[in-house]
Amino acid sequence: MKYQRHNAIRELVAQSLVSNQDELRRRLRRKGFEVTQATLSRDIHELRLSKGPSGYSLPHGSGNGSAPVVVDDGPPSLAEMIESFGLRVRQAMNQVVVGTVMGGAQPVAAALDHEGWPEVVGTVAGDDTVLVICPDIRRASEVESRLRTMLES
Amino acid sequence: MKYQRHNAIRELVAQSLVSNQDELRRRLRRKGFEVTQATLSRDIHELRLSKGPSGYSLPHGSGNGSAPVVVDDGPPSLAEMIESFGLRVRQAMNQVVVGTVMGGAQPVAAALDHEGWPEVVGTVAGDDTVLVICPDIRRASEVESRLRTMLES
DNA sequence: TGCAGCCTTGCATACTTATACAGCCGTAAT
DNA sequence: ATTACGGCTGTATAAGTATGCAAGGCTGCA
Repeated sequence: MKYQRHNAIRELVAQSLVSNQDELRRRLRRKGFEVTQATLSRDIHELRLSKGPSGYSLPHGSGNGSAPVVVDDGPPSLAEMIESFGLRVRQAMNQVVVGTVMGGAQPVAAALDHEGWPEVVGTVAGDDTVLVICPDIRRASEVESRLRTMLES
Repeated sequence: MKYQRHNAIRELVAQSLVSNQDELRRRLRRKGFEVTQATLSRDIHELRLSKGPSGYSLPHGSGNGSAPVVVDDGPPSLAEMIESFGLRVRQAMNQVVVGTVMGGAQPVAAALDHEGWPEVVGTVAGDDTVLVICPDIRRASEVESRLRTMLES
C-alpha cells in the first residue's frame, strides 16, 4: 500500500499546494489512504520532497533539490596554499595582486574566500594571478602584509 | 545590519550544508552576527529559502514549487540573473564585487555587459565572483544599490 | 506449526520552525 | 520637544516535523 500512497502524495504535491503534513493527511484520507502524520513524515523523507514558501515540492532535476554540497569543516589552510603556490604579493590602491605558479590562482583564491576575512570584499582568479579587492587602501595594506608574512614564512 | 546578515545567510546556505536554524545561528555567530532563531526564521522566509533533505537551499530559478508560467522572451534579464545566481553585493572604492553561486559569475557578467550601463566601465568574471569597474566611487555606489535592489527583490 | 528476520505503522515525545506580542529605536510631522 | 508610526528584534509559546520504541503482519525455513 505504501507505494500507491507515495504516488498519491507525488500527485497531490505536484498539482496543488500542500502546506503541511496534516493537510496532506486529510487530503489522502479523502482518497482512501488513512495514515498518521508520523508515516507522512517518513514518506516525505523517502520521496525526498522539500518544503519551501509554496509548500512541499518534488525534488528538482533528476537528482534532487540541492546538490550534495560538502560540509564546512576542514579548511585547506590559506597559509599552506600560499606557501605552496604563492610567488609574490603586491598592493595597488585598494587591491592586492597575488602572483602564483601556473594554475595556482584558483585554489589560492578559494582558500582566501574560505577564510572569510572582513578586509576582503572579493577575489577574482586568473591562471596565475589572484586579484584581491579590499574596501580601501588601509585594509589592502593590512591584507598585503598578512599574505606576505605567509609567503615568507 | 539585516541586509548583511541576509548576504551571509545566502552564502552559507549556498556553500555548505545547513540543516537547521540553530546551526545557522551558531555559524552566523562565528561571523559576528548574533541573533536568535526567531529572527532567522523570519530571514529565511524573506529570502524564500526552502528546506529539503540536504538542508536549506536557495530559491530555484525565479520561483519555487509553483512556477508562474512565463513566456520565454529574449535574453534573460540582468535582474533574473542576479536573482538566480547572486549571493552578495559589496562596494570597494570605485569597484563593485558581486558574489554568485559557483559558475554563476560568467553569465551575470555577460548580462551586466549586455545591459550597457554608462556607470560600468567593464566587468571581469571568475568562477563565483564578478568584479565591476566603475568610473568613480559615486557611480560605484549607484551601481551597487541598483544591484542590491535586484538581489533583495 | 513455530520461529526468526524484516518491514510498516502508530503512539508518544523530542526536536525544529513560526508567530503573537511587546519593547526599542529612528524618522517625520506637529 | 512631543507624538505617532513603522521596522526590527527577543521572548514565550504555538504549530509543525522527526524519531525511538514496540506492536502487528509478512515470508521463508526447519
